[in-house]
Amino acid sequence: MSWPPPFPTPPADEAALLRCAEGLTGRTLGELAQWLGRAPPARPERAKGWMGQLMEAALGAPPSNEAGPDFAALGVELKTLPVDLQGVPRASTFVCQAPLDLRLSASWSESRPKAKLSRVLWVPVVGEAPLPERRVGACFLWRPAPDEEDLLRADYEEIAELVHAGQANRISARVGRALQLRPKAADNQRETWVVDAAGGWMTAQPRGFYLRRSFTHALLGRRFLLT
DNA sequence: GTGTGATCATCT
DNA sequence: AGATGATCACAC
Repeated sequence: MSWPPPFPTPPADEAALLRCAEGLTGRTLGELAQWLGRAPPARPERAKGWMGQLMEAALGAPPSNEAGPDFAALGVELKTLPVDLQGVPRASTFVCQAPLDLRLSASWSESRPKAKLSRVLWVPVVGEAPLPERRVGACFLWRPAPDEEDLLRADYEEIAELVHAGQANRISARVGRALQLRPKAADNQRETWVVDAAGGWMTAQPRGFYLRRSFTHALLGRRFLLT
């Protein structure tokens, strides 16, 4: 594909989205930033979301801070995944906020993590160099395999059960083999409402669902296997 | 070196 | 305010 491509517009379907992403493979984030007219951050440690937002813009995702997939019409969620030169994920992957009150569904099938993870465009970003020098890796569309979904469901149900039992404050990131619950807030003084063990209300730190590195590592490996 | 818990910027 | 995008930093 020629460089630079036309300025990104929302993709019409999965195939168009995938073609668009494949056209970015091998490009540096610096090239993408220049193409899109965005300056690389002067202080990268203070710009944790820069890479993800750059990829959203590069693929024509409408800017939004609403729950639900990035490409709502397609039902596709975009996730950038920082990996080292061996292709090993460098960090866990944020999935979505976890409402700790009774809005958190008891069933996996109606849960927010399932809605987000049912269809994901994974975009590896390769390397540990300064941000502008890292390269877009080989992206791929993913849907959980049956055994992967079983794992996610089991973790979700375990967490949901604890939340509904009023144990939200006692859930640590150690719970869950693939999906875990971690703090998700501007600081640890933030509070949200949760149900307590007696069915009343108490406060707790806001949390979000995350995918463990071991899980994303495994799914990167499995895409090269026959099913 | 890893994983958990804490934190930062931006947008609506 | 509270969501989005994640990485930082310290304890282990």
